[in-house]
Amino acid sequence: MADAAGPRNDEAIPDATVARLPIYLRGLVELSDDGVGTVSSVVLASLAGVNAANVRKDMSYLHADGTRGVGYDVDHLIGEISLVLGGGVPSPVVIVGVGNLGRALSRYDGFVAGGFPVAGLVDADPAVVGRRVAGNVVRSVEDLGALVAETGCTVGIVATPASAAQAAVDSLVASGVTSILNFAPTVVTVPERVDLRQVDLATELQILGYHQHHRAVEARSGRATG
Amino acid sequence: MADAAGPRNDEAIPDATVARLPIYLRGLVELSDDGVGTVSSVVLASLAGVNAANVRKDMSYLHADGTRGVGYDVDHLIGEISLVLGGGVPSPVVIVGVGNLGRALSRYDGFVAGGFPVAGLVDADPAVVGRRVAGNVVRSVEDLGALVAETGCTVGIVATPASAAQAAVDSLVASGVTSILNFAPTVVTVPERVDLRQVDLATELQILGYHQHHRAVEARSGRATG
DNA sequence: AATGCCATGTGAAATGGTGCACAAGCGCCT
DNA sequence: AGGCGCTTGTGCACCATTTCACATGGCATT
Repeated sequence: MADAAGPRNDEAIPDATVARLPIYLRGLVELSDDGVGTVSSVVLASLAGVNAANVRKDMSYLHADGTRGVGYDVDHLIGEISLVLGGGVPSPVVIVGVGNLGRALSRYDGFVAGGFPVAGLVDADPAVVGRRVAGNVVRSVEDLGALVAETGCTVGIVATPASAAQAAVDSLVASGVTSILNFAPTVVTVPERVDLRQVDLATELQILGYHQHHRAVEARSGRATG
Repeated sequence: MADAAGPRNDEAIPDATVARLPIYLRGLVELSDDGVGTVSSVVLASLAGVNAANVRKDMSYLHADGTRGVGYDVDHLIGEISLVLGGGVPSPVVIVGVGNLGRALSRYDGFVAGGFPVAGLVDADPAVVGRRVAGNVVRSVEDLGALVAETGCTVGIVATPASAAQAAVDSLVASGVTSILNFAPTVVTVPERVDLRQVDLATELQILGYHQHHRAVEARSGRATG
């Protein structure tokens, strides 16, 4: 019953809204650092680069408690969004694959700031195992289960080559990790209970390439049509 | 009129479809390497992790020329998708910001393979300028305009700290770059004619964090409800 | 040449998300 | 105490996307 006094909106927050919450959070923290106490949906919208009505609708899924005529309390919103995005408790992550990308990710400040400290690194290459990277000793991928158990990691980052990605994912799943961020440029599959997100660097450029090419073709045909 | 004999579907390909084309392309290249000549929408769908009807609808925006009862010609599809995604011509890219992430990106094989060779690196830090990274000498951000003009880059990657991102974007735009991929964790604005995509590493983890937390809360309340 | 099998291509319904427009409500100022 | 201006919260319509279901049509086999 004491528990039931908590959030009522745990029911469901649309994916599109969840994807925007971290953006809001960044803007709000900045405002808070500047000593700003309240913010309107219009201002927050411009900070996040979205529509103001969209902000208000997003906030309606949280316990935003905005006051009409005034706006939202910045610190309160920070608290609510932080709570929704992981309960306010830091989640240590383990990175599989210590190549170029893995090393860069292990040193990426934003992870720590976002509540995701790097708790360990593993790699399949014996030449890399044992080396110190960004304050962590690289361990063998065979130790993954032990590492996850020791550190209580529930989030894994895959930064292996594409050919090793599915095996890395399988190892993470077997170790009990329930959220995986995959940077390898390949489609991987996970059990339904595991949450997977894909970040595909080359794909992003190719999408840009489409629009670029499309613009060029259109401009040319526009000229030719005259 | 001779021009009109070309693609008729230049009109518009939905964004959601464009975002899937690189995924299809990867799977198709793999099939081609394995000597597979034709592919059905069902197989391609499983390779890309999407619905088969979705594949067929996507293909209908291209000159897929699938044959009923057989499927699509793999090499033909590769050609069509490559054409749509940038005209088949490689687009050199320039990377702004040679920190951890910038270095990793400059060495990332996938860019070259995807038709986006790194043509140059720039940084604002004089201590970094002049150093050699991944076969490129880092140049000053002040040389950006010249570098873009020399190499004909039309795509820029921003890998600076958040505080320098907007300035980096502005410089790229001023240099004539028309497509920008921003890795800095901040919202940046560009003129309407410039295409911008945002890749936010920490945000991706935070989104995973929501689902993780949500699962935990649900499991707890599920138990409590009993 | 005819028939059966199989996969494409597509109309239409369902879904999810966005943005407008406006009613409701809070605080400040008089 | 009352009224005014400002901002939230939300019903509704629009748009994009996904998915189903099925008609269409080519290929192989007989």
